[in-house]
Amino acid sequence: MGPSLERQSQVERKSRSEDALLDAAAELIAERGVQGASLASIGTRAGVSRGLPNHHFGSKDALVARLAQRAQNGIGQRMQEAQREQADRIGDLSALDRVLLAVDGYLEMFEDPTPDQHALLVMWGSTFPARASVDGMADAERRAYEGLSGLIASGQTDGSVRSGVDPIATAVLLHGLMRGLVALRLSDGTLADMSGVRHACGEWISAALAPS
Amino acid sequence: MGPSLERQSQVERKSRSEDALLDAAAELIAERGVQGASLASIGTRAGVSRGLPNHHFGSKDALVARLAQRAQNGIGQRMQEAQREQADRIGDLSALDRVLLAVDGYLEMFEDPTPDQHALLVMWGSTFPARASVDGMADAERRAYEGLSGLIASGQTDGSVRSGVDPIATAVLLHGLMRGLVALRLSDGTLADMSGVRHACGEWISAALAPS
Amino acid sequence: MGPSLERQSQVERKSRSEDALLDAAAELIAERGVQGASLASIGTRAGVSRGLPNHHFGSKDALVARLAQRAQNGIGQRMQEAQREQADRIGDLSALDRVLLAVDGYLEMFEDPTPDQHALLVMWGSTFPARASVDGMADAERRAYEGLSGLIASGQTDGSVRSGVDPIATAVLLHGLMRGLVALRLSDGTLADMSGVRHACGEWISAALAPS
Amino acid sequence: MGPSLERQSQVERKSRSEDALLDAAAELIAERGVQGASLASIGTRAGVSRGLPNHHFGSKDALVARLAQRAQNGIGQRMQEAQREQADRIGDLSALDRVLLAVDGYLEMFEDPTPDQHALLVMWGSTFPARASVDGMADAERRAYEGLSGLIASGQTDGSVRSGVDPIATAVLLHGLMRGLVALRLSDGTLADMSGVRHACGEWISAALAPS
DNA sequence: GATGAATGAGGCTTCATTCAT
DNA sequence: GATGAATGAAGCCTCATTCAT
Repeated sequence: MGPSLERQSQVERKSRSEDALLDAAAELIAERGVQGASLASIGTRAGVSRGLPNHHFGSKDALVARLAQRAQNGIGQRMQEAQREQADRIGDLSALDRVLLAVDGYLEMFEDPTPDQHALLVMWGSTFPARASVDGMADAERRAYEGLSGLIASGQTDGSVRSGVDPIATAVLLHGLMRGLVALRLSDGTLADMSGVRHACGEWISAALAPS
Repeated sequence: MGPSLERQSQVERKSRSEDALLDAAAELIAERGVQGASLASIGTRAGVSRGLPNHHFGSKDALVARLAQRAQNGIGQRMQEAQREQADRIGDLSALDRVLLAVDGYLEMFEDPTPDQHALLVMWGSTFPARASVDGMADAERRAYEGLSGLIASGQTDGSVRSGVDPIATAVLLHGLMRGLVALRLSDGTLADMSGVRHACGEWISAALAPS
Repeated sequence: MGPSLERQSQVERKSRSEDALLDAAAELIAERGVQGASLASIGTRAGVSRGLPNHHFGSKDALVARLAQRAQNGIGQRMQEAQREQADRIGDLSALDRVLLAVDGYLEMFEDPTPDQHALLVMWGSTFPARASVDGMADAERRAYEGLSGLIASGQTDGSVRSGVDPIATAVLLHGLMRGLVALRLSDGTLADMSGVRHACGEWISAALAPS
Repeated sequence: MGPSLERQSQVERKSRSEDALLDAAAELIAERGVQGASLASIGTRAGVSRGLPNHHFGSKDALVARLAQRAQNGIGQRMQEAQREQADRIGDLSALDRVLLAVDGYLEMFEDPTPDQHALLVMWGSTFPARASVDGMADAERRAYEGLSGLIASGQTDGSVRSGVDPIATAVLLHGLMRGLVALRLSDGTLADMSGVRHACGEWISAALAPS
């Protein structure tokens, strides 16, 4: 009853607002793009006042950066869970298996992306202009293919990946492939069936990386 | 002779204006994105009045669509020339060689893209939101991987491509790979050296498509 | 009558707009202060759109600076005319006479100030905070008491001003006196009758500056 | 003793809060002007919550009025002390001496004004617009030059001031002179040296008021 | 055909104030 | 008494578009 509960309640209220605002922002950015999603529309869709988004995050850039962070964490967690799950089912996974799983999991995830996931891709697309950037995006990109390159290097240790390949170049290639495919899927509504593409992806990666 | 010459001159003048406007638009879209490039700034950079872009194209959307068309035609022509050039030097090219050449040429082109090429990628990025589109973009996308899938199918006829692969899925995969890699390069300034990646690309494609 | 007339007319139209906007700005700044006069209210009072003030001047600061310049020029011209007029009536004026005339003319002007004059004083008041400034104001201030100090120095040459006084300190003192009195008059509506004060001013200046 | 002490402590705490808030307000108003000093910034600089300024004073206007009152009281007290001090050192002061002391003391005070003093001048500047006012400001102004005019009248009784001068007009003139000079000093950073001006002030006043 | 003045909607942000805790 | 989350009005500015020249 004293300050502790009050504080608790205030914090909870703030946190609930924040989540609602980020949910609304993700939806609107996925629908209309970063610039098309106005702070006012975000507030309205979140069911709060039009001034709250700015009051809460201080600026639109900060809100977008915060959403990017949340979406990236979400994807990271989901992919780690997938790895754990698969490991539980099949036992130990080779590094190559984990690469295959990561790529296929990523492609599957974007068959029917959550607003956060879709919004993250939209944010990526908005960084193509030379002077544009979304705070925290570049770091996350780098972390992503550093993870991949580490996986490939460890595959060369455990013998599941051919020793001749360059881990960094391969990681960039894989990252570009994943990003390009999901973006293509989103930008072209006629690409309904991606299962054949996902299958081909697996074969390509195996052919390129598995020891001959 | 008067009217005809005048007419001629008018048409030429109009065309020169149009090119200057599209050049300016390409630069500004490459720098600041589609929304960030205002019609007034395009007119100013083209060295004409602020009102001319709208007057000439009727609307911003029309200008952007016209630029997308020009940029795509430019890329198409450049890649056909590259194919002809290579054919002149080496003699007949197998279909697989032409696929390899197309992919590598595309990646090389974006090592130092012209404003048109950069702008085209920026426009592609702006189509990721669900409700967004750039007129004429979707068609061009489809044409691009229909070309690739035709090439692959003909490779299966001439024997340079393994018969088991699915031409369409493969074309989508290649298209996504190309787009993803060049976009990654533009959105991440730290990816300075792509030559290793281009090399790896060639190897992957050969490994995946060449008859075993 | 082709381009020349058109251009003429455009220029005239622009100039009329500009005058109307500055008139409205002067009224509103005199009424509500620099911050209280919004660009929208200025547009509305000028009988044009709410967006025109910004479109025309580029920013509020630029509009305010432009008004300050116009108001200062206006006061300068009016005081020069007064000097000429008096010279025509009375013949040659000594430098001391011209100082007396300048001070009394300034005080009289603010008995019933035009919007420009009132607005200029309001702008001066808004420069009292440490970090505030109105573009072009500081320069004009300096010119004002440089003019006074030159007048005093020339009075020491023609013998109408005692040789012992410091021209610069005296100019600052006079400038402060003028500004302070008119500001006091505007900030305190109960100071209805300033004629006694103006009379006293003349006596003070004579007593302080005339040769004993 | 419990309740009394608690009450005492509450009152003291409240008073300390109030002083801290007014200190912060004075600083911020001196820096940024009345409108530029937001309630939130005042709370933050005072080291309390952003909501306290409004909670404590009820409104921004009330806070500003309270600060104006405190600053004026402070100046009044300081000048009375100066008068007492001087009287102790020199013995009896003539009324003219006290006028001279008041003016010079005021000018000296603003050579390096405290936040309260600077803020008070800023508030005065914000009353120049026709519809603007700071509560309590006009009254204090009047008290100030009523004090001066009383002093001058008593100088006419004790013989230190010439009998021909109009006490009220003279008080207004002196008040305008003081205000104008210190405002000029604050609004123009280049007026570094005011000692010559202060000296000239003394001479002017003596020349104008002392019996011939 | 071309110019650029004018419009007005809409965006981001700031801020005094209200209110639940 | 004190906190700070939330509101909503208002400000400045940008910009596609319209229109008179």
